[in-house]
Amino acid sequence: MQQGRPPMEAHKAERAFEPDATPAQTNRSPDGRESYDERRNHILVVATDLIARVGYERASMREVAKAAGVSLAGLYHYFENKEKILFLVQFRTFSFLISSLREQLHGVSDPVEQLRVTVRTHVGHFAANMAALKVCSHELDSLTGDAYEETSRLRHEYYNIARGIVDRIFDTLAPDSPLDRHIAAMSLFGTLNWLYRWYDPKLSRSPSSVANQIVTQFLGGILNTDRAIQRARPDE
Amino acid sequence: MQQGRPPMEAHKAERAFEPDATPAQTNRSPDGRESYDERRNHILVVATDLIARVGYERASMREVAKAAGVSLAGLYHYFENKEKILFLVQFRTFSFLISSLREQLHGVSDPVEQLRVTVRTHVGHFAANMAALKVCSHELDSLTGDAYEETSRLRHEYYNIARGIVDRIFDTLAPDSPLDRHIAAMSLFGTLNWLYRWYDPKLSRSPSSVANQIVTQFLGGILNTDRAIQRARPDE
DNA sequence: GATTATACCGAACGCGCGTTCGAGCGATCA
DNA sequence: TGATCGCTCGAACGCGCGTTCGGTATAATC
Repeated sequence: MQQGRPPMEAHKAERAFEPDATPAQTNRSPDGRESYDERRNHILVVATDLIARVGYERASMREVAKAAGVSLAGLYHYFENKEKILFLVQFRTFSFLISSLREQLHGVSDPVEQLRVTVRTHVGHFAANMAALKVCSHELDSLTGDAYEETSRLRHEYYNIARGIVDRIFDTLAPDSPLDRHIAAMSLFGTLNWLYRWYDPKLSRSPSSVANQIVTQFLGGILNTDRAIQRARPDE
Repeated sequence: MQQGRPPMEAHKAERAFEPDATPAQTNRSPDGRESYDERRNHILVVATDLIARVGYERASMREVAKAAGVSLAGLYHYFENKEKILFLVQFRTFSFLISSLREQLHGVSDPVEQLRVTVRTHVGHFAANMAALKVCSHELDSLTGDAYEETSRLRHEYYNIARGIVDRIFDTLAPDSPLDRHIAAMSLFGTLNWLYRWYDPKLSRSPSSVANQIVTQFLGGILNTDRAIQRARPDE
């Protein structure tokens, strides 16, 4: 069996928090056995669920191993340590989110349409990967050192995309708005990152209808300050 | 020294998750020494800061004791266990938030003004107690059993106040709005509960201006769907 | 067939955790 | 003066944690 990645070379440097050179290529063996990548991804899925359910600190390696059907020591054949698991969950989720957002955004020039695409992508991705998105929203500070810097970089990249769209909406539709654009963008982010606390697409409305309402509220909120402002701050 | 509360009776039942009968009456002794309540509150403040900084699981009793200037064992003279500390932080914060909100709301009949008061109170309380509100936003699931039920009850009470105001705004200003009111309320909650991730009143704008913008955006978002909806969902 | 690398595991190590024990001390009260 | 009580602490207990060690079985390589 040749397709595995040598795990022992990991000691050679602290470049360990870079992503995989060959990420999850899912090369199944001729027989029915799982490949290294498949097994690794399976463990990652199980770990994501557990971390989402009980939190990173309470999710022990023993429980991850049990849930994944591997021995405790066997877990370390796939991940050099616990933090690496959390890092990979966040790294892959953010990376996928950013790249699919860029893909969806390609060719869309209307800023409002760009916002629609962005919120739709986020909510849709949340509905399809609730555990992973919860972990990304809730365990932001659980990483340390290089792993933290790396995911922090990705979060800012994600923020900058959204912030750029918000800026363009302001520029084209409400260039003289008195609203602080950073606050506006963070309000939107708050709404999106708080989804995991209440929204279950299996119990409630469809992702696209939730996304639509969020976009509608956001646009109304920044486009019609005149009418709202009279009611919102009569004194100041 | 007579004013302390007997700590040994705590064993008698599991009513331990009820609040104090005489909460923090700050009765200082004739001399300059701290009273039981003062010392207890001081520890609570220190613990709140630590939990806000490193999270509940990572905040060890040893570190709380060190930061508070008490021995590890001495800590247990004031709190029967670690969970009780987290419970008290959340219980007191939510209780204070709810009661001061009710107080501020008293005599205010205009729903829009009620919303203004609510958001102002929340943002103002956040700015004055950032650590406590961060703990309340971030450590919601760290409690278990009765302590969890109790704080969960308070959160719902808080939600219901806000939800009632949102409903009244819809009823009086946009009774035929197609927007889902639960989604609208949770969007607002998301914005407010996400504050701790980005807003620092020492570095950025004043609490009242942030509150004003949040209210403005929210009102515009639900009142002006007509204009926004054309841009937000051209197809559906 | 011998060698090497991979996949995997039982068992343990060492540490930090929440919690408890038992004692000391000063003030109060009989 | 002696007993009681509130407050404080050093020291320890037991447990669960992340991680590692030393090994075995299987498959690929020469």
